[in-house]
Amino acid sequence: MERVKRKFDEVGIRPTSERMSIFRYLIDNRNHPTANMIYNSVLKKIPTISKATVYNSLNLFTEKGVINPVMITGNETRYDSNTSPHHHFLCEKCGKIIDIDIQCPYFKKGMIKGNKINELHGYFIGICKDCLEKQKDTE
Amino acid sequence: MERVKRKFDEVGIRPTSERMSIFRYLIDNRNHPTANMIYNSVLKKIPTISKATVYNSLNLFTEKGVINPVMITGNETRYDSNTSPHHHFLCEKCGKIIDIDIQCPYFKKGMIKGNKINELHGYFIGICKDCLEKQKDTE
DNA sequence: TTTCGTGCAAAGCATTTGCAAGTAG
DNA sequence: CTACTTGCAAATGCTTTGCACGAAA
Repeated sequence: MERVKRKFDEVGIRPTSERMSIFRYLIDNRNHPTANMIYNSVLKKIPTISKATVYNSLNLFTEKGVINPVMITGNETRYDSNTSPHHHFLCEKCGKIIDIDIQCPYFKKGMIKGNKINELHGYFIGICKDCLEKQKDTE
Repeated sequence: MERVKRKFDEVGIRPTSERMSIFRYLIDNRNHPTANMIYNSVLKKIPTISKATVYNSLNLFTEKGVINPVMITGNETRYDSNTSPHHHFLCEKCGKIIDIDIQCPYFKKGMIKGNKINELHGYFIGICKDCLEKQKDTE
């Protein structure tokens, strides 16, 4: 918690209990949760919290750069407290999103074909290790 | 138009005038239009067309693999009639999406860390060539 | 005749916003 | 006292769905 407070201080986020709980959840659950998943979990600790606050906080965290939104599935935004550059793998069977810590040499910050690159995103879609195992078992 | 009909035949899409117009627009406008942009344009040729039909058609085209949805901006889905593997560049100034025809060596179909890859997506966000030029002019 | 495609309006769903009340500095 | 934060409900905006009618096989 102290670490969270210090991080909030660094970037200028006032540490309310709602924001602390939301951020804690993001740190403890690195499975790229949705706003709704976060809401449902924090609700257990703060029964009065509203969805608006969850969204406000997530947007604030994103602006301040302490989390990153991940938009892969198309309908729901997922949130990632891992801010170091990495890619993602979405399992089309179980919906899980896995961090892929490779750095593609083409994906370097800089220029590409005359365009200035500020961000780079990469993700794979397929079947994850676990689902492949299960599939193998039933064969 | 014959080419469109033939493509529709190949994959089993019944060539209604609505579908033909929508698909034509996608072929002629390779700037990754939104459903709304397509709707507004086709409306000029077919004043009775409804948005539902546009969405139905786009979903059908996607299922049949003749177009690809592009979800980068987060709010609106954009559609791409270029089905060959490529990446995208989103200009955060003008909102334009540009095709980037590079092939990242890591992004090969196959396996990654035990996970089976079916699809790969990569995109850059930054400032496009044109906006950089304009910026330079005003300096 | 049976299936498919369309248009319309309504519904759905994730997210944002306006507002009033409460809280922190 | 002033600015920020919250919760609630309503609004927004994209997309989907239900339904009835018409067209195609």
